[in-house]
Amino acid sequence: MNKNKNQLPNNTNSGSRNLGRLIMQLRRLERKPHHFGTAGPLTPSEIHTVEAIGTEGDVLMSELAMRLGITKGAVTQLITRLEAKELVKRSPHPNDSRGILISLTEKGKDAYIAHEEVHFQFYNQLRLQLSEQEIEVFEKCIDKLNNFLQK
Amino acid sequence: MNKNKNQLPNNTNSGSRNLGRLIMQLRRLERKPHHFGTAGPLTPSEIHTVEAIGTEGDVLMSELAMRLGITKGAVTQLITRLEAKELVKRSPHPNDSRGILISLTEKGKDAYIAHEEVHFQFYNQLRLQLSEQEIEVFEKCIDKLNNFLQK
DNA sequence: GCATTTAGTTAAGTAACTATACTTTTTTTA
DNA sequence: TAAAAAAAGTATAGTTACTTAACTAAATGC
Repeated sequence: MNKNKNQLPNNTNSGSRNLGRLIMQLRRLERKPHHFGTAGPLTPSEIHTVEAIGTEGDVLMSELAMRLGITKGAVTQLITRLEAKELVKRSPHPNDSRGILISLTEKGKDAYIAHEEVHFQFYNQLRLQLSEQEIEVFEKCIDKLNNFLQK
Repeated sequence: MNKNKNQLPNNTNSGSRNLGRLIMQLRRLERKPHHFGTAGPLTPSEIHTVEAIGTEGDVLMSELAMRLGITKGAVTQLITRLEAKELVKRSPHPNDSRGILISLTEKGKDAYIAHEEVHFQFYNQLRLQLSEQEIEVFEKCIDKLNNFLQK
């Protein structure tokens, strides 16, 4: 009845299982702090926040909350921590005195670039083991996956 | 100098960026509890633990810690919680009285199967949007990715 | 037969949140 | 235009999911 997976070849579910394994690996990685550039060790949340601000900067707290998919309260805590580490700075919004604009300091930009570099190197290593067409297909799949998870 | 990414075509880094987006989506998903089968709401850690035990069961606590990539202490806490929810049960190891074997109860197996079904349905939806060759390439990529992250 | 290793537990501490209540502005609307 | 509603950010207490370190008890290794 609801065991329709048994009507398909045996290996059909192995992809699903590997995807599960990937999720577990990411869970593990997303737990320990790492060094990026001249900044000390940054927790995953911290570096993701730096990434979400970006080198162009001037992002509202609420915009940041939306980008990171967390509450405003969580963003306040993160930014306070990152400000203490001198990776970001708060500045008043010129037109709306409720708003606060966040941007990266030089040290923050340095961490941002170092993090981008890690991503880039990682992806390059993957690229070495795959053909150009395969990479293309992979990126298409990642994109589809992203659209799915949007919901 | 270290901005070698600029020597490559513009879209070279978009894959890396999409992979980053995927990680953010997973972070978000891996935070809120969901229902699986007849069990009440289960946190991501809880259902991952159920998954790691599997329907065959009789897994040592330490083996579980290794599978989940967490410490023994964390496993003790998880299993205590899952035992209270009646999804797993502890039994003494027949030969080694230090060891404790964990297995799923009927309710636990039910949650396991419901979770597998979610994975399966999800993967099937992805399959609908891709050709068979594309799926094959995708799985190969996921596998490479897994091997990378192993370190 | 004692030292070491291995299995598991306990307790305290941390990171990363959420929920809720609050203040201060801005916007809406009646 | 005054009052109500909405929006931006903060503060605080609580939760989840861990880790670390110290512990007990049983097994293994000379």
